[in-house]
Amino acid sequence: MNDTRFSSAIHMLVMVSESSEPLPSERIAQSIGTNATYVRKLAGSLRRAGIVESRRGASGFKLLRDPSKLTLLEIYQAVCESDTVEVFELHRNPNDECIVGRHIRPVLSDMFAGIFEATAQALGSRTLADCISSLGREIEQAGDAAELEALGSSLARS
Amino acid sequence: MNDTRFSSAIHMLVMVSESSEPLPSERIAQSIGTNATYVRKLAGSLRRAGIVESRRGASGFKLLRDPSKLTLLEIYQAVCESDTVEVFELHRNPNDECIVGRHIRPVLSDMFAGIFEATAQALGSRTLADCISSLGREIEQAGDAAELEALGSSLARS
DNA sequence: TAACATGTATTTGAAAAAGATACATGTTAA
DNA sequence: TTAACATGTATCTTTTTCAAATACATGTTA
Repeated sequence: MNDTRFSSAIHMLVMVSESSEPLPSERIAQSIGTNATYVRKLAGSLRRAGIVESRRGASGFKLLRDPSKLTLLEIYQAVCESDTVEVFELHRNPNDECIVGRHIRPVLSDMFAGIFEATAQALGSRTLADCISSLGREIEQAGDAAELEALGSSLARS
Repeated sequence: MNDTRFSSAIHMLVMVSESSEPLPSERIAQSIGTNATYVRKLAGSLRRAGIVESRRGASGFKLLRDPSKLTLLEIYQAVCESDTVEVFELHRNPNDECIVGRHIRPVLSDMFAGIFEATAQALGSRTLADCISSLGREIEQAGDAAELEALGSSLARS
């Protein structure tokens, strides 16, 4: 995977976590800068991973996890629908007729796995709560804190 | 970037490093499973980074660096033509009219930078020589060592 | 000087990501 | 009860990215 679903998912979860009222997918989509279907598909991945709850007909998404215990690794794995972190890919058709081509796959695969592990650890050591508090600092610094009330955000009270 | 150029570049550099004779781009392309133009473009990135040398008309590519001192980070940066490591992307159009959309960018950007730093360190702690020796073990284990002579490889002598 | 190799621009094709549309299913509130 | 609204999901289209293919200028080598 290399798209912006991970980034969008964090954005979505920050909103869902901080809003006191249920946010419809259309509202979330506007903030992310995409369409509601995209958000609902993203929500589907997060729901299957047990991160959010939602139901047909009922508006909004509910965060099922404590933001301070929800790591970016879990969010990443959820949107990738995969337990592994793969941040770059092997080339597809190494040629078996060449001795290098025939044996390079496991070499790169192992090498990359070690690198991905480092990335995964970094993802695992950061939480949604970290993003939320960082956002709070950004907002405060910009002098936009007053506007938070409109979102009904707990950020405004911290 | 999220393509297979990095993976292909390592494959290419292993071949260039281990062959005793100059390998034309066509030969390298066959092993990687791609076309010669792709290899020459890759070579262009590596040349601009000072990793390989090549000249119009003259066949083959010369490795300018000691494989044991050439890190995967340098190779990665060379093929990306960038000094930074960016393994996932920010979504493009967060909406400034929403307070979250307006301030999420630096939040994610900083958060991701920290994660990329971990990836970069992992890349920096591995070298082309590591790939070569790992390949040697793979080949030995498969009982293909005899075939190495055909490549004129120093692997056969280690 | 013929054969061959790289450097590079440009075009074409294929695959992946995102956007758009449609609608079934379900909730909520008047 | 029912109209308005929301999500879940399938499908189609558009856009973007990556790779393949083509073409040819530049240069080497035998």
